[in-house]
Amino acid sequence: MADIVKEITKRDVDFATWYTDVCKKSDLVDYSSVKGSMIIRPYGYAIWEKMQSILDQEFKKTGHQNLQMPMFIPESLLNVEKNHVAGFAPEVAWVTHGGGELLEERMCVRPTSEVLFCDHFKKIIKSYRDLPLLYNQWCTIVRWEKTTRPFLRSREILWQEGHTMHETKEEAIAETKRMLKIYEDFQRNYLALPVIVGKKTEKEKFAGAEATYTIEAMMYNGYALQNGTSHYFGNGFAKAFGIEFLNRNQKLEYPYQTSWGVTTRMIGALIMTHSDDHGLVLPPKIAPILVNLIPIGKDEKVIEKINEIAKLLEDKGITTNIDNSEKSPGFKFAESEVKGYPLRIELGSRDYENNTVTIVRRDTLEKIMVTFEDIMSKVSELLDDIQANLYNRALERRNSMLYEAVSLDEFKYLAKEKSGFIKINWCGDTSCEEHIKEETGLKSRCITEEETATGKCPICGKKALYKTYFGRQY
RNA sequence: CGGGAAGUGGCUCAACUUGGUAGAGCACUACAUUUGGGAUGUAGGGGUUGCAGGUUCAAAUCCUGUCUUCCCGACCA
Repeated sequence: MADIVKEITKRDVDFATWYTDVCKKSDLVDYSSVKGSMIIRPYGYAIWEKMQSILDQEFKKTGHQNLQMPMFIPESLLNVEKNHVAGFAPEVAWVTHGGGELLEERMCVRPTSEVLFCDHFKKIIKSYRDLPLLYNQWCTIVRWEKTTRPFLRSREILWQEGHTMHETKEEAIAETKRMLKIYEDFQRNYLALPVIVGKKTEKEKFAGAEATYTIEAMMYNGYALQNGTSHYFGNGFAKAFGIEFLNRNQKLEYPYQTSWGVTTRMIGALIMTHSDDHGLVLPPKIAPILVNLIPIGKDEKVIEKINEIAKLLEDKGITTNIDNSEKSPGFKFAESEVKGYPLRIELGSRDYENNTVTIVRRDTLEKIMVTFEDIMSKVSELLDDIQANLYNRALERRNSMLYEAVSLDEFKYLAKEKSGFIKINWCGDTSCEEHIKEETGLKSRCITEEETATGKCPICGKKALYKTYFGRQY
């Protein structure tokens, strides 16, 4: 007897293999012939499109416009801001030839587009009346990563990058935080991810930024995934690129800049947070298909009823799929679980005679008998319940993996024995942060602004200034 | 980039040690019978073994290089 389910490696046996199994078995992704350059298949892309449409609306509601920038950056342009180039140079891909001829100046494929935007901003910003300038683009970028993994770390990255310019520092900082909040709300409310939000340390911030804010998600195995960032640049790039505007006092001034982005990595976070040994589990608010309808047998009345239910659901905006294949019911049930459809509705002759269907929820695999009249209300109720349950389940697990250390010994013990995040009161010195990295392999995730530090830094004993999370990362 | 493992029809593997030019199960196609947790029968189609080079009368098999995947580490979104 064939048993495809067994082909998914058990999550608790080998988490890494389980993850790639789920990615491939649920038809989200496939490898291409280039390392780290993945094929996002229609089902995976549908999830991205859904993320894209929700976020794009949020960006537009907050006044941002989409545009498209070039994908090549001449070397001289990349070199303009020195902190930025130092951060990115080691991981860019270079184009050296065009049409068989060696190029006068080599060009990199954009690893991020700050310099392209700055080069353009220089031409179009003249006065305070041109500000704020609120742009966003949906595109791919290239970073030559050494280790790659579907969705979590690839060389070609599908993402969104917002770039904005402002009259004042305060306004730019407010923009940085506003966009971070949009990401946070999206990830909590739609992706059901109980994320931790905060500021990156000096050591971990984006190359060229004054401050980097981050959304950190915790995966099932306790690893951290940076799932979105928002940067405040001050006017460092503006100075380097000579972007100036005439302010309200008739004086030339450098504008203040931000950038922010999220990637298809969020799909990886969904999998590593919610999915299980049966396959993918998707929160209803992001699932491309909400209800999978499975007719059992070939009874025409059953088929007709299934079509009728699908129509009613679709009319209410609930997306459906009808599995009309010749497969056996058992196969269809398992397939439905691998694909992570939040609900499936089974209907056979026996149900039909009783005026009932069987609804099975993907998160708990619980089977529920429902009469025809109650289908619509029950489906809405269950979808809401699944959404809430996934968030609560993830939150509970995350909380069970949050630790606090007051001494270095305690930190080392926790780092060795437990998986998850470890919180400390930290003095803020990079040397203490590096000390922890060397001793335990854990890096700082973020400084939380929700709590104030107390006591002393467990490394150097100086007064602690920041509550900071550390963890292992993808 | 360092250490380890692996690449053979779509998938999981066999044949490799002891070179003689590829085989099974699943999947796929057709027909029939089936249908409440991964159906059954019959008949088919599909690979020259990741790629390149070398050794040899002869290479999936031996040698070299390279690419890709996975694991561990370093680096980084």
